[in-house]
Amino acid sequence: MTAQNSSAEELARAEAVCADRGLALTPVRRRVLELLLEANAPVKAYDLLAALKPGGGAQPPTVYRALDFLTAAGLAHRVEALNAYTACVHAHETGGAELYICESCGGVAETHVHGACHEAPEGFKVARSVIEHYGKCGDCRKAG
Amino acid sequence: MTAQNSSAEELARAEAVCADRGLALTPVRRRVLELLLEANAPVKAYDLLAALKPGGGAQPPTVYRALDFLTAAGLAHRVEALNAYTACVHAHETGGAELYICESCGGVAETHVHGACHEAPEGFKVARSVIEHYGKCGDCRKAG
DNA sequence: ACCCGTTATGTTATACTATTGCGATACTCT
DNA sequence: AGAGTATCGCAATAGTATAACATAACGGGT
Repeated sequence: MTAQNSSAEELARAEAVCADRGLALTPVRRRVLELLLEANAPVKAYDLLAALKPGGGAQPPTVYRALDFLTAAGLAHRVEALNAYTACVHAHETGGAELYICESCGGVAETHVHGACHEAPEGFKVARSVIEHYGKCGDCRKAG
Repeated sequence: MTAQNSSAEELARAEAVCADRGLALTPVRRRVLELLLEANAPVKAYDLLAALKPGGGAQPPTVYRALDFLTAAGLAHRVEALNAYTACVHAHETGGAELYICESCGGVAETHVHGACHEAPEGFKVARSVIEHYGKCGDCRKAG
């Protein structure tokens, strides 16, 4: 689904974004983001943990803290219905992503929310939205 | 937020819906639905479990199976971002709900998805959507 | 150089959420 | 009655996430 667009390039962009905003993209955080970028599907926290192990025994809090940082920085999203995480290629401010997740190949496409179309109940003020669509992407539908 | 609209009435409606469709609303399932209806906020599986205990020691699978049944029947929804469950007052077919969850009082309002406004990527066929909005409801905003 | 506040990490243990697998029971259909 | 299906009870375990506390690393003020 996604064309594995150069994760090195994305990583550099993330670095720049963090520098701009005075955020510290430390080695652990950077490594986690790298893993997310290399994957072409959402990754589970414990899979990240396992991938981190080889160079020093990481514990769960390590990876969850890195994920908290990345999601807060808008560099990653949590996929709520999968308990998984995916890199965000738009580096937008947190909150506005809408995800299309292919259940065949696992690929994720991201668009931005056009809030206009959601009719909130009278007086309700939306702070944050979780929008995830599950289905089958074009490629997988062609492939059968 | 929600006016605790007679859960007994809703329960009766659920019974009718199940009868119509040849689904068995067994005692366990009925009791779980009742608990969901009585709550005015999403309920966690283990809280349901605890509430079920008094009349016979229920185990996790019991409650998860009941929840699976109810969600499949469209009588309840899973709130993905909270790992919690809420009764569905519309008894519509599964899949089309859009939730507004107040982070102050926990209340949930439900609307239906107007699919038209979601711009899927080229060729992507959406099978199921998770749409949850978090914020503050009108009542809580007034109350401070 | 020293102290101190802040931020990030390491470490251990534990809490919370969910599923698997198997056996017992009950109901329906023939 | 016997076969088949659906539900439930039960025990064990898998998977996800956080709490709580200790340590390290950096930067600024004195």
